[in-house]
Amino acid sequence: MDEELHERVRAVIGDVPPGKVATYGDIANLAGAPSPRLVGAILAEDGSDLPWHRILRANGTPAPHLAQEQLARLRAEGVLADGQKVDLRVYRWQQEEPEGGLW
DNA sequence: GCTGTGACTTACC
DNA sequence: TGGTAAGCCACAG
Repeated sequence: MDEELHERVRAVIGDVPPGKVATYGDIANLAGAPSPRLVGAILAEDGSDLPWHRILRANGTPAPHLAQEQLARLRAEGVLADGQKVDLRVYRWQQEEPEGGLW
């Protein structure tokens, strides 16, 4: 069911802890979405009830139309963004990977 | 079944 | 280091 994937994406996004952020690609990967754009599409539909402000692009820059709001909300959660970019290497929420070794 | 669009990604300048 | 351009995958009409 597409709804399952839809719900899955919501779950992953909702699982992102405060003060942390994730990229569309990561959400798509974790949620099993076939494409990161689907994540954005889903957020555009039901993101109203989700911490969409924690979702950033691969380079740490949020969507242009939401950048202001996102940066403001992230800042309120303790995520200090450098102008328009957020330090993914610092705030990027990485789901526990099977590696367990390096990284 | 085909075309258009996109809250993306990666590569190049 | 930063901005711009093209590409790709999937969904909706």
